[in-house]
Amino acid sequence: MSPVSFFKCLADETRLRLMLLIQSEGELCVCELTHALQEIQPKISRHLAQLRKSSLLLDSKRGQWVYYRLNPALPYWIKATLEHTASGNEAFMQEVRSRLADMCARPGVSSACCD
Amino acid sequence: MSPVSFFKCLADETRLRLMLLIQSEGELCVCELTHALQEIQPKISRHLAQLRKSSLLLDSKRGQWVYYRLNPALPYWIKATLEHTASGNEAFMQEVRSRLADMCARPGVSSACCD
DNA sequence: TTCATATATATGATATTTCGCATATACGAA
DNA sequence: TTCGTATATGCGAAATATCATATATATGAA
Repeated sequence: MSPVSFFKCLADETRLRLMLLIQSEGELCVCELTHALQEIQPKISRHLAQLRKSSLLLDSKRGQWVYYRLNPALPYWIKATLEHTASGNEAFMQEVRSRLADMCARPGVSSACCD
Repeated sequence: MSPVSFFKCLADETRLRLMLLIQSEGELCVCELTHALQEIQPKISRHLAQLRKSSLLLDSKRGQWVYYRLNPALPYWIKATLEHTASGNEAFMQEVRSRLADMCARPGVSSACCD
């Protein structure tokens, strides 16, 4: 993947939040991402599709859910960029992270918040 | 500077080449950048203005020339990203670098190539 | 002063991106 | 089968980015 295409992927707030949240959480399904980012589902899906087509993300379907994770085969300079971006911009992710934690009915995750 | 704005700056081929070339050469004037990238001067100036307004680059005027350099006050995660991008994409910069080396009449640089 | 070079910017046209909405597909439960 | 949930995508509108051309400013030399 060309460096310009990679930076185009990160040059949008929704896509950058998706990448950094997935990077820190390991694997998330579309409904978790939609809830955490507080965006409508088609918007999340369209950005995920772009990240998948650029092979930054891989997807796997399990039941009715589709899970997205970082492509482990990414070149080192891309992984390093994502890591430095995450650790240099903690505040950027804070709200998103807390909304994921507050989510009820995450598939496969027991919620302490809303029983 | 927000991470999204930073990645927008790098999400254009001309601007990325400018950043990486200036990073590796230290300081270059507009006519050197125009020659190295083989683009018309207004295009180079417009992109340099954007990088300057985002405070990724600093400029200094010396005589009739304006020199651009990386802003040394950039946060660590931005510096790290630029360095990893450069070392992970040597081929991307090769042509630009050789055209800079072939340039005659670089201000302040004696050319071995065209006397 | 006049001329040539270096650089910056305004303008309008074109191209690209992003969006919301509507809809289609797939899956599991009943 | 029908229903409800999860996800993907087609479409046209709106917003944004990029470009080439023309022009303006600054500097130094003659």
